[in-house]
Amino acid sequence: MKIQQFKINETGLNRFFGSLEAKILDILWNGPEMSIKDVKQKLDQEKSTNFNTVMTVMNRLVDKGVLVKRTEKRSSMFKPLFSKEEFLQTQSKELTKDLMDEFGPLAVNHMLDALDEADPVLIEKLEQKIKQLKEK
Amino acid sequence: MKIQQFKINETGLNRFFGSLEAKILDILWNGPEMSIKDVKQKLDQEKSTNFNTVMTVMNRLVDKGVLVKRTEKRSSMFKPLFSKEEFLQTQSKELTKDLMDEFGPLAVNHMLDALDEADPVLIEKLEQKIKQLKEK
DNA sequence: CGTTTAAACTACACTATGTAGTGTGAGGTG
DNA sequence: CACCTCACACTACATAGTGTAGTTTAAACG
Repeated sequence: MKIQQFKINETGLNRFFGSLEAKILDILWNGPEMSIKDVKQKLDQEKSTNFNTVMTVMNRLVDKGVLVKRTEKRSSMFKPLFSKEEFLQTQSKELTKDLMDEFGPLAVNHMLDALDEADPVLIEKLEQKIKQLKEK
Repeated sequence: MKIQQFKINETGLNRFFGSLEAKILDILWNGPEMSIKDVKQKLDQEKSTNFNTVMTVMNRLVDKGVLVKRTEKRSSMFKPLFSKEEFLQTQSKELTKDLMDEFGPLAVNHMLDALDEADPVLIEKLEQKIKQLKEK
């Protein structure tokens, strides 16, 4: 799977996926392997959703390599190919790299600004890192 | 104007705009106010492009608030509403902020990794910043 | 006037996403 | 065995963004 876009006006998983895709993924990440019906029932708690709609989107996620499908006798079971943590790890790394490649000093400066309100622990980490870099 | 997407598999302006949009913007950012014809001629140096295609895309950029159009007697003149520097400044800031908001410590850690290969000047800047933060 | 040409209007293609109708087939039950 | 249910497959349509380009309109200039 290769994520294509990072959406600026969204938050969380909606930055990487469509709205329904994101909801479905979140359900699968916060539960066991599920059938389409299972997922639909979860979705219905918030808003009634057509079975076929859920199926189509889930199958597309399989095509994209986000979900894996295991076909049982009567109902297929779906689960994510990777954990939410792995996903966020991968994406944040990719995006950070892209940002550095694309903007370099600009990005670092903005990061510094952002650090004004950041966790002191992060600042400590940064300090350590700089020491380490200077020793080279 | 509000950029919606940051494309991961592209580079430069193509991360924010369509391919033709990006080419046109780049031309307008590296030259004076131009007519559609002027832009088309520039584009033709690389690849012949239909006049109407150029016009449509340029007008869409006006609609989006990226270009401004000044209608003359026979031909309208176009120029960007902001400079490339301003644009990159804004976008890198927005993206950095989003990255920090979305990933927090993860993003900082990745940034630190990226710093391994970074300009020593950046590292120096970082060090200054950290000193400053610690004094608070 | 008529010719040229820029601009407007309109349209179609392609992709991604959300939505949903119809068809099909496997299994259980009377 | 016939039938019915239900999960899945197949297909289709809508919307939005982008690239492309044909047709029509209108303005300037010889």
